[in-house]
Parts: sequence; structure tokens; C-alpha cells
Amino acid sequence: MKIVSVKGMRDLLPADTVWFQRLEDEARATFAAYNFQEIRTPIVEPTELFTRSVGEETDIVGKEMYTFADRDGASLTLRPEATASVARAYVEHRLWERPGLCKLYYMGPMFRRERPQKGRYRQFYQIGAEVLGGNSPVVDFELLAMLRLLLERCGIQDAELVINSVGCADDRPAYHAALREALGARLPEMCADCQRRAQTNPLRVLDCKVPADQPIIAALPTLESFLDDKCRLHFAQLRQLLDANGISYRVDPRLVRGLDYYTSTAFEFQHGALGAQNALLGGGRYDGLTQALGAPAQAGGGIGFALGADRFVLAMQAAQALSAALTAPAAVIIPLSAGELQPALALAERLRRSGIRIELAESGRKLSRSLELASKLQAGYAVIVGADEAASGQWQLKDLSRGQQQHIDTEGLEARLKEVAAAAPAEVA
RNA sequence: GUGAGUGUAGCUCAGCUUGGUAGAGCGCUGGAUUGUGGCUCCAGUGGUCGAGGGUUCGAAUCCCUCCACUCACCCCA
Repeated sequence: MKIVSVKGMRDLLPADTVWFQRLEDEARATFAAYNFQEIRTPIVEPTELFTRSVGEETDIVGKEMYTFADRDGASLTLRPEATASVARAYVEHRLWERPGLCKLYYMGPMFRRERPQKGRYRQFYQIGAEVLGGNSPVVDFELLAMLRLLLERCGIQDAELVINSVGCADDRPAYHAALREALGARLPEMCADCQRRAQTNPLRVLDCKVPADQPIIAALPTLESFLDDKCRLHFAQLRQLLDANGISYRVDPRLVRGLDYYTSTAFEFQHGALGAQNALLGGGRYDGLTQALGAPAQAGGGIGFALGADRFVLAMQAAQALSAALTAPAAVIIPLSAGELQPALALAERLRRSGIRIELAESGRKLSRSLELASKLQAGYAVIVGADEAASGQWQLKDLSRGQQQHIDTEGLEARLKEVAAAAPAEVA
């Protein structure tokens, strides 16, 4: 029996990782510009963290978590998302006592036991950021502006920002009651899922996609009319900021989030070229989450987002705005025979210490084979090290794109390769 | 959890309807005389045809069961 990777968990080979790295580089640079700093939390957390924050009734907690008993009987879970962990760390280390807002980003694998699908895996990668300690709509605006910039930098032009306000702890009970009331008589006509949702989490009914249910859903009272003054004002101010700064968006009164901790502002960037998984990135405000985990009121609210890196990369590839970065060596050094191996090795080490990407060909192969290898690796140059070159220190440098070659000493070679690396960034087509 | 589709070489696939014990392209390895690549040409490498069972003189091909993968529903990022 051949051993293969676990269902829904895949190897990311170099052809994939160049894209992930590119996304991660852009994300780090963008986050840095908005003064976010990185946090790394454990992949394994106490199960209770997720049941208390994400919510006992959500699909994630209800049926998608990888939960297991530790040897001492403690229930542990592979994190299905990271906001809960960041909030936990915020409380654990009393980060609200530090000056200013707490702005953190993370990137790493998450685990949910769903049926694998295009852009959806059981081990998937998220990049996200959280702003803790602030309740102002300006914070919401800055986060959305940052995301718009990140999308631009990654070459994704056709993602649509969709926003909504899902209310808060103060106004939601009234809305839930109103929904149940309005559904009342018509509920038996609806799909089984909706009947269940009406009991467990009425907000989710709004997200139903069953065609037959749509007329009923369309007639339901909108959440907007139940927002309290605080939420209404917050949302209006956010829209004003987006309008004033030229960030386009669509308000979708039916946009809801699947995790219980969300309040007030909810948003998603949607993209067409992803099959059914059109949510490229999503997030929202979660005022009260840190308090639910034990922080005092002064710890403030929070807002954050997470993007699905696997999906995001698909969108980057679809946009073709960035060519796949070729990780080609600057030069392949070719020792012609075993006698030239040592000088070739020494030369390779010298160049590598200068940060130049160097591949060393096997000694003793025919020169034509080694040059063929250099071509296939798409190296810019080949450096031929034969007995004469080893003796004189004048290497034979061959420009593989032009076919020209010349003698050059170590200093000159190093200078040339550095110059070429500087002129041609990694993502040459 | 539900539905549909697909499983043949490392990769992309043909062959299956009309059973006669496996093919192409790419890749990889080597060669086309001495220390010069990309192109071309030649040769080689490589598969228990997803697994098990059945029908048959004979099964990649027909039948059954199972498994895996993919897409979709659901949900989410």
C-alpha cells in the first residue's frame, strides 16, 4: 500500500509555493504599512476556546473540528480559525494595557473537516489581521482600505466588497424574535435546514440559497430596521468614510457571518473565478468577544478579517496579473572533472554568501549535458570550470540567453551576477 | 452528511460501444567522436489498466461490490 496524503490535505509543491510566498510577501508589506505586527499562536488549543467564542451551534464547532483527547484527558482541538486564538492571547497577556490599538496579523494552517472541493481543503491556509481595543468606525475603514490595497498589489481587480451590519448584543434578541414571528406560519413550507435554523440561529435563514424559500425570505423584516442607534450610526459613519475615500462597495442586507462572535460591521470580498467558493476573504467586528473570554470592558471591541490563501492564490492565477515567479538560479557552476570540483565548490560558496542563487552541476558529466541542465533550470549563466580555469582563476562565463562567453575573475563574476539579480526581479515572466 | 462525474506510465490522455492479455505526447536516462546548451533525430526507462469478486477459452474493455479523487449542495475563508 502506497502511503498518500490524508484526504483534504495536500502537498504544496514549488509551482504552488511561489504563489503562496508572493501573497505572503505582499501581505506582510501591506500590513506593515498599516502598522500591524505578527502574532504566532499554537495550532492546538483547548476545545473550549472554540465552543465559547465561535459558538456551540455553528457548523464549524458542531461538526467540522478535529478534536481529540490528550493523554491526560484534556480535550484539544486543531484550530479551525485564528481569531479566537488571537483574542485568547490578547486576554492572556493583557495586551490592552499596551499603548494604542493592538494590531496583529497571522498566517498559517487551519483545519476543518469538510468535504474537499475547489478552493476548499481540510488543511487550508489563512492570512488574517485583527484590531483589538478600538470601537471606532475609522478602524473598520482602515482595515477595509488595507484589504483593498492588498488586493490591488496582488493583481486582483475584480473583487467586490460587500458589507452589512449584523447588529449587536443589544439589538439582536429583538430581531431574532421578530424573525421567528414573521417566519411563524410559513415555516412548514421551508426547507428542513431553515426550519432548524429558525430555532438555533434565525439569522442563518437569511443566508439560505434554496430557490423555493427565496420569496419567503424576501418578505422577512430586515435586520437594518432593528439596529439600535449605536449600530446604525456606526454603519453610517463607515459608509461615509468609504464613500469619501473612493472605496466602492455594495450593501447586502442578507450578508451574515457564520461565526457567532460577529457583531455590527460584517464584510466579504467576493470573486467570480473561484467556482462555488466565491468568498475570497471575509470578516467583521466582534465587540464583546474578548470580554466573553475574560477581559474587562476596558479591553474594548475588535474587528478582523481572514483570507483563504488557497482561494486567493487561485484568484491571483486567474487574474494572471503576476507571472509565476521563476526560482531560477543566477548561474550553474560546472566543474568539468573531479579535479575541478574543489575550486568549483569554493567559488559556489563564495557567491552564495553574497546572496546569489547558485546551482552546482555534477562533476564528470559531459559538458553538453551540464549546459542542457542549466538551460532547463532557466539559469542566466553557466560558469565553466576546467583545468585551465582552475589554474588561472579566470572562469569561463557563458551568457545562456545570448550564447556569448568570456573569461572573468571571481570579483568580476560576483559583481556581474549581483548586477543581473538586481536588474531582474524574481518574477520575470 | 447528500448528489453527480472520473479512476490506464511521474504528468496529460487514447484504447472500452463491436472482449483477443497496453499505446501516444510530454518528462526522465543515454547516444548523434575530443570542453559548449536551448531545436532536431535515434534509442532506452517506465503501468499488478484504483481494489476485490463474477461471466468467459480469454477482461483495461461486460456485470457486481468496495475504495479513492474531482465538482456541486451544505457551510465557510
